[in-house]
Amino acid sequence: MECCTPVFEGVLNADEAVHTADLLTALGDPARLRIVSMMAAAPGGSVCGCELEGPLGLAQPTVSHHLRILREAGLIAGDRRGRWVHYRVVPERLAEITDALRPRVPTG
Amino acid sequence: MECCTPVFEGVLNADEAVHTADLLTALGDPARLRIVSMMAAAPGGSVCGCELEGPLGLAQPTVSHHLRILREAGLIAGDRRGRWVHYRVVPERLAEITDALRPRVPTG
DNA sequence: TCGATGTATTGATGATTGTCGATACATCGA
DNA sequence: TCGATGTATCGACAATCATCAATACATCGA
Repeated sequence: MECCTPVFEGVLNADEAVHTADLLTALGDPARLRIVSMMAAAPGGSVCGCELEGPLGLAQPTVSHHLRILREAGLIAGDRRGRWVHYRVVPERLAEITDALRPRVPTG
Repeated sequence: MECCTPVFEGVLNADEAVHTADLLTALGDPARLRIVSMMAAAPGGSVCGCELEGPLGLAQPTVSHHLRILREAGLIAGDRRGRWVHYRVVPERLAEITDALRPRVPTG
């Protein structure tokens, strides 16, 4: 006995799914969301790594770990200014997430 | 020696961050992304659970596991039609993610 | 009532993750 | 050159996760 509509392939193939899932996973952590939020809200759009440890309440290696994940996902970029590294959001990369989600929302 | 701008609190507090991270984590898996994609692309906007096992290449308990996570996150909803359960995307919940991300993107 | 079929749960397992202490690397001021 | 300070990496550990076989639950047709 058949159920309903015939089997179909999803519009999102396996590779696309892995790519988008990587971005979502990189951002899917409270600490990393707050980091990105801080950067977006910072005057000039960038924040010194040394400012994150305190507000987040995390140890320095942990912050560095999260920054690395965000950096490797391309969601943030950092440039060294002497002793410090200033990080900023990469808007195009963030938009990639919303772009991947928007078409999936049926307006109705 | 001071670094740069004074320490500031991120615009995203801990609770908000956890909430948004939960949504991103629920969606941050290739299988779950494809499931949502299939529902959004399905005629009528809903898909029978029995159709997912094949295209995804996953065992039935695994599919059920992913459906549960998406359901508990409020991203999908399912109603039983006799022997089968039809699932559909909850657009408002998906929009919650894009809404949480959009304001963080500085346009410039 | 009973077998068939779709769905959910349980239990187990290997892999991944978030966290931090210890430590190494990088850069500055003296 | 040397100590101080910001950053990155290493190693370890507990927690979580994705996966599936086995099994239980739910519903239909006969």
